[in-house]
Amino acid sequence: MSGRGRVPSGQPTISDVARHAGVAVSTVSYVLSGKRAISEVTRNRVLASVRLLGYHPNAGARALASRRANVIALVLPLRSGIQVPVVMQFATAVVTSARRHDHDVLLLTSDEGPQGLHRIAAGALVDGVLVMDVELHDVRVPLLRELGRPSVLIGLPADTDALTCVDLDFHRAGQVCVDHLVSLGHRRIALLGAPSAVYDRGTGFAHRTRAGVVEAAARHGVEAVTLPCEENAAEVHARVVELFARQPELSALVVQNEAAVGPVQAALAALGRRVPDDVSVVAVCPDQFAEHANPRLTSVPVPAEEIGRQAVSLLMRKVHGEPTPQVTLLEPRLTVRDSTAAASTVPAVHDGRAAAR
Amino acid sequence: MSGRGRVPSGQPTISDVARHAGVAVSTVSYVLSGKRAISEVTRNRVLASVRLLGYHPNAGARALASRRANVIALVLPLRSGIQVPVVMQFATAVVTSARRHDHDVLLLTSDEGPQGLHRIAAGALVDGVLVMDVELHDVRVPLLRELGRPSVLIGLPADTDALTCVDLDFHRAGQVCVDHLVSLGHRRIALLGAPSAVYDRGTGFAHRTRAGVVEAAARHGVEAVTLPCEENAAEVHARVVELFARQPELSALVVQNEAAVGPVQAALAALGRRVPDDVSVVAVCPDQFAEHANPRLTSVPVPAEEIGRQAVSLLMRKVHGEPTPQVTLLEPRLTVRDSTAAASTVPAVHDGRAAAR
DNA sequence: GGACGCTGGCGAAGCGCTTCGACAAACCGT
DNA sequence: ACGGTTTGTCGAAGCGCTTCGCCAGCGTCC
Repeated sequence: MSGRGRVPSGQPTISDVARHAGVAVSTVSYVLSGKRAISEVTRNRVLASVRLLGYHPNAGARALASRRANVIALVLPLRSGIQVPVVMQFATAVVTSARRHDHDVLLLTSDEGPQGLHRIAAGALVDGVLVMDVELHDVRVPLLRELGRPSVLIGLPADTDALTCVDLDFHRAGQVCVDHLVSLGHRRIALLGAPSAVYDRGTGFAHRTRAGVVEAAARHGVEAVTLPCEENAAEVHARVVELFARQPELSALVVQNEAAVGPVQAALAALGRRVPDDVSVVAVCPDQFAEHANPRLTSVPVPAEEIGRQAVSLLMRKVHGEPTPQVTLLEPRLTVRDSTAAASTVPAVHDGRAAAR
Repeated sequence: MSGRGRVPSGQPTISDVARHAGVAVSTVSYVLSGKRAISEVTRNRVLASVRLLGYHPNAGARALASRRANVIALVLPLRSGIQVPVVMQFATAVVTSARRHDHDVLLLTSDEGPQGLHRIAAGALVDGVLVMDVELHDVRVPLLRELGRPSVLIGLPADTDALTCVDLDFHRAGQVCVDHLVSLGHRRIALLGAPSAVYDRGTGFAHRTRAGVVEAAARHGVEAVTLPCEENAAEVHARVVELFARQPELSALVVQNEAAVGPVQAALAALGRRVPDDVSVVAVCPDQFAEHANPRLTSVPVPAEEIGRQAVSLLMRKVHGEPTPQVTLLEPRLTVRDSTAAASTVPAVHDGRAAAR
């Protein structure tokens, strides 16, 4: 009898390679993993067979035997108020970096919730987990602590104990914006923030930016009002009007809502306020947005690329059992473009024409 | 001697469950998979043990034994000119649908290129592949044909032979836009299209929309000019100016570049053309954009959700060896909002004030 | 020249699961 | 009462890989 006759998969296996190269299976494995010394001549023979047969190790078998899936999970937010392009930048940076560490990326959406995380981790489908858009009091944080798998958070929860977190230092970012505006002579500043839903659910970056703005303003002794802001044009317009109603002598705006930058400019134009002549604008947004706006925006970019890279590299370190810092904050850098200028000594009037200066 | 003493993984295995429930390993497997009849009483005993121990099957072992990874790959585009929010919508729809079929999603970026696909498929990391943003003459198409794994394309290549493709019927979408405008009495229509890079690399949807617009215009005997359009405000402005220069009596615009809709409205406002009084605008863009614009835009939405669902369900069918149609085109539907109105009998003048009507 | 350490390679034991064939026990019709 | 089905369960053989322990051969060093 010819055994039980399951059909062979078609793909060559490691023993095909071993047979073809005239060596033991284990030798092939060691050639491929480099975990033991193999003589030059044998190595080359094996590698030649590998190429000739078009051999690719079976991921399942490898994962089973080595207890390593070589896959990491990326949990992306999918809810309202997220900044889609930034999220995409993160995602691509993560995928690219992961590949550089010979890992693939499994995509999870946060609406699968904690049990999604649990399923993935318990099933050993992934070696580690990267979580984006962490809230200050995120339900997933305790789960991550006891998950038994390495994890890295992008964003800061309130309690970072026993975690590994990476993020832009949004607190500093808020400060940097204000510092820049104050150095240009602005004394009445407003922050047009994230949608209020984002504040409400306690998303760290929004709160931290606001705190940075407020603190820097206080330090400089200038006035700062902050307002959440939804993402549609009408709402933005209303908010801008509201700001000027509250503070007629407003001469500078910090905008941290990338979807709002276009509408903000439109609203200012509609109100007859010129940028930067009458109002200076600093945005916290991807460089691409800032570059394409008109005028080009002075901005503090969110270095999604860099954060993604760091996050992956920290996760890899944890996967390999190395220690990692609890919190890694990236220093913000402000790029001056065309939307900020020295404050005029005489405030603009309201009819849409700048005052004489 | 106590064997070779590899450390146990910590997670309970199927044999822990079997022991706890007092049955054979295979019985547990059959309870979990439902592939053989198991008596009510045994099933319940096993399920109780599963819950009690917190058992989750090991993904690698399962994949190895069953030759099924229960994972599909999603290849996302990451290059210029892609419509980020639409892509995200696809991605989330795909993840959600895949979970409904008990599959997870592995994220690949198209810049890993063909060899990325090959690696994934040959290593049996995934059971099938979903490819987005397919070009008319995509290098990956021949590869997909000979990959030996099921695949579904989102978008149409020139030759769909031996493939499975899903997309919105962009040709019809172009027609529908024109039909709507013509029915409102517009006789001078323009299409503001995708960035020229998108046309250049032969992305199907851009060409198909343009063809639909041109064809419908010809059918109605109305004039239609089409222009590619980059995504930044200045460029959009220039294009809009160019359109009116070419065709001063232009009264309707079809915009199929979601990133351009905001700037288009701004440009029209700057030129003193009111929407919809002087110019009607139809957009091909996600509903969300159309809703949030001011005025709200009449649009043909790209049903990313629906396409993603269809794509996954087709892929699942292929994974299970069932036949699938070569091409699935979704019917576009036009939602009338506030940006289209009957053409005025007297064309608008150029100084920004509408002519008497 | 024998004890010693290296190097390079081999064989075999799993990793945790699925699935096939076997087989008691219960049920059927006659 | 007896062959013939079902029905429910078990045991064992892999799936393709990693890794541990072992050993043959060879140069080294007193």
